[in-house]
Amino acid sequence: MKLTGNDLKKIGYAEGKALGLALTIIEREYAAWKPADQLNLLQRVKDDPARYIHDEKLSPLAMEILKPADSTIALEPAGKPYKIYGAEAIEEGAIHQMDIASRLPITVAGALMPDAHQGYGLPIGGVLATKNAVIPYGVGVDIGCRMCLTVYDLPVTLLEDNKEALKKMLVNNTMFGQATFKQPKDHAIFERDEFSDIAVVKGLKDKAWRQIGSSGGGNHFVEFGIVDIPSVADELGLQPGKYLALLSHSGSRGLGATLAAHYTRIAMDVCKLPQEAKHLAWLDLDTEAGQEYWLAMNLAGDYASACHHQIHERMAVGLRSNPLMMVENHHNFAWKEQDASGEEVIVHRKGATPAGKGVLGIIPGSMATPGFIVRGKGVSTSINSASHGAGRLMSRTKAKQTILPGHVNKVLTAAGVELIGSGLDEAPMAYKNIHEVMASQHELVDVLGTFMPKIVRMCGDEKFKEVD
DNA sequence: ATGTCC
Repeated sequence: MKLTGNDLKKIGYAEGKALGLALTIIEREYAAWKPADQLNLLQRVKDDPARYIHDEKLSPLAMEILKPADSTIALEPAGKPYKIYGAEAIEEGAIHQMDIASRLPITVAGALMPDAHQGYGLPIGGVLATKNAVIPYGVGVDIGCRMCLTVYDLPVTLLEDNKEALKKMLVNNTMFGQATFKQPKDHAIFERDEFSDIAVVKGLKDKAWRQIGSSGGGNHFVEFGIVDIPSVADELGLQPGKYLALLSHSGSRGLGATLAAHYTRIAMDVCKLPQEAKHLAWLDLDTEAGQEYWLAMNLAGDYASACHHQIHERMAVGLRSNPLMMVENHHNFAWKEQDASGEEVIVHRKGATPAGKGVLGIIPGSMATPGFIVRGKGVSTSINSASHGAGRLMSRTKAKQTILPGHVNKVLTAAGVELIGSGLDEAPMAYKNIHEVMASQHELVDVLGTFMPKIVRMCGDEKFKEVD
């Protein structure tokens, strides 16, 4: 009777290198022993491998058993092909990150938008369709970061004639960064079950309450401007002409940021990937954690929407005008959609605008350049997506080091833009040319109208200070 | 993006 692999499996050896090594050593060194004694020896090594690490015969086996299990999920050698829009203006790092994402075993398809730049895991401007799995960092840190545009039935001459009143309205009714309202407005979202059913969400309810209606930092803004509709746009319900409008860009604040960090940590624990892909760790949607993230992500998205609506409501009170229409869209989110063959896929848009056929969206420019009201064309090679803005031309660090405040102020004056506050890293020259970005994606969206910023508020309560 | 290190 000779010892077999099955005998070893019965005493707890899993299929793998240790099992093979055990059989080899037994055959070579312990052939004279009775099978029962051989098995007994292997059992002892299995139970207490540390005792055998200096054993001249059993050391290799003991070392192998002691080695941490290598459960790393391998990337596919070749990625799924994906289309890059505006490749000539996209940094190398973003394309490298998309290459890695295209090689995940869960990846079905991908696309890179013309405003893409490097992020954590999936690049900003990256779109990734996966099979039954969600990547928290494929959604992004600011879950549900979105745009909201309200067009008012008011003349654009107010922007000049009532400029000071409009500025004051922005200052009094918007809060950025750490600042929050003394009296937050209640909202139906706080009745959602997720706030009681999911422990991590429950712990964030107070913070969400304090921050509702506020805007974030970085590239978030609330601004008055002019919507220009060149020809009749039935889906907007607007006649051609110019309208006073309010555009906001913000996300899910501390709620979304904390949820993103929480579920990314869980994903990285349960989904070990090679170093270069580790931030792309995913949650299987059939697992409890995956389903919980999905609920929490949707809550954060609805909370971001609620924040925008409160911003616009507060402004409407001051304007004493009812909105003619609103357009809004998430651009950091994941959706269950159908691919070209009708299969359900999870589409991650991390800094990308949904652009399914007929879907309306807003693609902002910079504080001194127009944004665009768009209607998706439903192009499958872009996974029904478009860019979410102009995209950064330089990093925040480089912008702060190289851009001169005096130069920014001249550009703003030339564009007729009044700035209440912002950081230098949000200066127009830190961004790519929005017109070139739009040209790179003309096959993805139709432009229905433009929005030119006129009175802008971002995080930071002072204009750019000029120093000698 | 962010209670910017529970």
